[in-house]
Amino acid sequence: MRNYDVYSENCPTRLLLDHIADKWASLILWKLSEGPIRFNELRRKVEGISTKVLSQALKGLERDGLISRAVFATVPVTVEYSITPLGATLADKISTVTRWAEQNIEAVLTSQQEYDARGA
Amino acid sequence: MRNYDVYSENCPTRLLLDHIADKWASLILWKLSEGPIRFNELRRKVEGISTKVLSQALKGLERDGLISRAVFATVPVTVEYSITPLGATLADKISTVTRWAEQNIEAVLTSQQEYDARGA
DNA sequence: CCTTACGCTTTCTATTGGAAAGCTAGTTTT
DNA sequence: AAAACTAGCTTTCCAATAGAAAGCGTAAGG
Repeated sequence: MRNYDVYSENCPTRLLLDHIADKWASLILWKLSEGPIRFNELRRKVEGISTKVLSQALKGLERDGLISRAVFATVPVTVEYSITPLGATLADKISTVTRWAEQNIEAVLTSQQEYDARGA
Repeated sequence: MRNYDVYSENCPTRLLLDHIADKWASLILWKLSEGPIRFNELRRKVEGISTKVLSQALKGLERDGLISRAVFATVPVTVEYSITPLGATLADKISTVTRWAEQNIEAVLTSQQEYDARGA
């Protein structure tokens, strides 16, 4: 392993960070770490995501080897997304960030109010 | 603390996640966790960031109470950014994600090559 | 004087994000 | 038997954003 550095502009880790340090990717990976899930099921759980964005995000995560896609010839067709072992190790780290958001939102909201009051 | 949930479209945690699950925010917070740093110094360390984007990102992080800004009346003026105690707790979680990227980039690159080969 | 430095802001354009509609195919509702 | 709904997307379109580039004000250094 050579000296990869996310602070270097042309390091491949920078592109990877751009994929994973992302709101939708975080939500998708965390949800998939609970178990396999179908496209529209996932779409309903991740409120507010459009089909286009979900589709693109899933493709990207699959390309990075973080999730896998399985097609079942049912009627209508069933497509199931699962997390890979590699993806699971990342979901673990990412979940601490999303949980941090839920745990510290009130402190952040207070800070925002103070900031806005100062600037007004 | 009420039931905050990042998967709910209108939950404030969703907006917060949008701020912190971000490439630039991650890099800035992690760098600031090493100690206070000036604007242009930070700009040089975080390769590839433009002044506009850096400026916007710093404002957002300050508003969220994750970093603080100190102005010194030198000539030319010195502006120093530091991480807050709240921000430090987040930087800790985020750093595990960026380090994950550096540690697993090779597995990801391999996966990408395989994916592209299958699709070609 | 012309360049450099600091810490931005402003302007501009190319890319992207997301809403909405379309699509194929089958199954339930009215 | 026609309408509407299901699944899993893709395509189209417009608005918002990302980022490159230039500007700005002040002052020190060559």
